[in-house]
Amino acid sequence: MARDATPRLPRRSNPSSDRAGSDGRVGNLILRSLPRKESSQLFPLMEFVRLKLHQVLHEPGEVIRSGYFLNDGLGSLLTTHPDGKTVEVALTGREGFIGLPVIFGFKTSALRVVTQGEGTAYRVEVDSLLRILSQCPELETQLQRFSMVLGMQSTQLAACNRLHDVAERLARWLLMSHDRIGMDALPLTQEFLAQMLGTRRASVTGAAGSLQKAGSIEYSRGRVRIVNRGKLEEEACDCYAAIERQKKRWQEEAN
Amino acid sequence: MARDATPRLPRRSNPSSDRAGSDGRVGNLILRSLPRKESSQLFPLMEFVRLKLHQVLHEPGEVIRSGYFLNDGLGSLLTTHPDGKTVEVALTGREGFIGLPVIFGFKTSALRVVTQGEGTAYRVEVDSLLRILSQCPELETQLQRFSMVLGMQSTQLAACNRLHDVAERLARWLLMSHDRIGMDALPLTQEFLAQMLGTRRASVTGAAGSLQKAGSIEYSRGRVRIVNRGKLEEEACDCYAAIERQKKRWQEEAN
DNA sequence: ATACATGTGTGCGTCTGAGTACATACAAGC
DNA sequence: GCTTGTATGTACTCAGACGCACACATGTAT
Repeated sequence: MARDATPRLPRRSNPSSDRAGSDGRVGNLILRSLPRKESSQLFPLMEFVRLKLHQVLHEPGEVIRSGYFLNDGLGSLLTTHPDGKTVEVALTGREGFIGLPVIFGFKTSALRVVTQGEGTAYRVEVDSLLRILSQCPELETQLQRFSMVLGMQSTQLAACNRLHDVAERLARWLLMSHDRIGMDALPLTQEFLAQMLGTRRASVTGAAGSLQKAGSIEYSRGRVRIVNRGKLEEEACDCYAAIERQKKRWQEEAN
Repeated sequence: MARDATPRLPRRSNPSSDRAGSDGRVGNLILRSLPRKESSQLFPLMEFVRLKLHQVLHEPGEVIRSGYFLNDGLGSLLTTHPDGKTVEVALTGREGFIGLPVIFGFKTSALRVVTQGEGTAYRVEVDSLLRILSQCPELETQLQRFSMVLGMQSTQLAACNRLHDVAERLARWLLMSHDRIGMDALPLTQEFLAQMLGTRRASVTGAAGSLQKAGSIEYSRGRVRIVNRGKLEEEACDCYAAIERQKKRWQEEAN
């Protein structure tokens, strides 16, 4: 299969992208939508950070110290269980914010949040954010709406987990990731996917194998490459489309 | 088994409870928590309504015209699928509000909402609610926090649907209902439970049978009676406890 | 009393996926 | 080169649940 030559941490050598704080390069859609009046209050409080692969941002039951506006890369929200099992219940990229409970006055996270792929984010201390939030109505609105969208996503996934088999869910998951990560090659091991889908690694082998046989994806040793997105959409359950449909509808409805 | 004599719509003959708008009898916890300044604005806009069994309050994709503050009874939020399958993704009673998307500026519902058991609610037209919402900060806060709590619930159910078997989920569901409906006898058919749990009716027969054999419940022809709640808690998966735990924690954290 | 609708018990055959285990393939370091 | 750790392929048994179908029970209506 075609291998892409992306090394582990290649962009360390490109310092220019480290200084994205000066606006033009902001990837996060919430930040980009803010009026100058609000972003000029918010940006001085934030720090541009680089996120590593599988970095844990929040842990269930622990106090949330920082929120994150992702610019690129991807955050998975997982439930954790005593026996070590995990299930992904929501997924967000640059369209969202990580740390929603604090917006509503709660201090702890109910979920584990881990990054997938490398990425960058603007990190903000919760105290700082809350201090300016009441003076930033547009930011507040955006965050609240995003929380509703994310909630809708998780309800759809709740149903998906009940009704659909591993291959459908895997295809659905790849599509959701693909949308957010913006590249065809994703750094994914079967073990990681098993944790996302709440299933066995061996089941992922089977599902990924059949997707590859169908020509939707190619993969090898921790790299998945999407080669035929259209086909992948056919193989995914309708949950992917349902989420996108509702998101779009709400976007249009919100004045 | 012991039958309770509750007829279908018995309380029609008790007009006094129809006029619960004058405060003392308000069951909804959000309404009860409001300062007089806000409730005096809100109550004139609302209508006390009686909800029938399995009444559909919202339908996915349709515009939400009214919101509901339940006083008693129970609302199930379901995803619907083209083939008629449904899965419950969240459950609320008098602690909440039905119609959350409108709070965030969205107009349509993503989910079907159906009542379970009979109940009463304060119904409010969306337009009216939105008109006063900005002048009712406490109401706004309560609604937003509730939306977060409900979202957390649905994430836990997403995992539950993936990891736990029918009997555990049934026990969990009965506990959640029991908490909210406040009676030991619930009007539930196996067919209805199957739709809530997203499974076959026959699977419910099996699960309910084993719960009855264990002495946790008794049931017959559309009536389930919880006879040993402690035992039921043992048989449920940890998801029930996890939801309650997090809810309580957040309640304490919110100043 | 009879007929009917509704609710429940049960019995197939089939299949997905869980749990587990082990073998192979590849990559990086010595 | 060789070793080691990680990633993947595969095989096996078993339990749970699926789809389907039908019989029986119970309460209501005529």
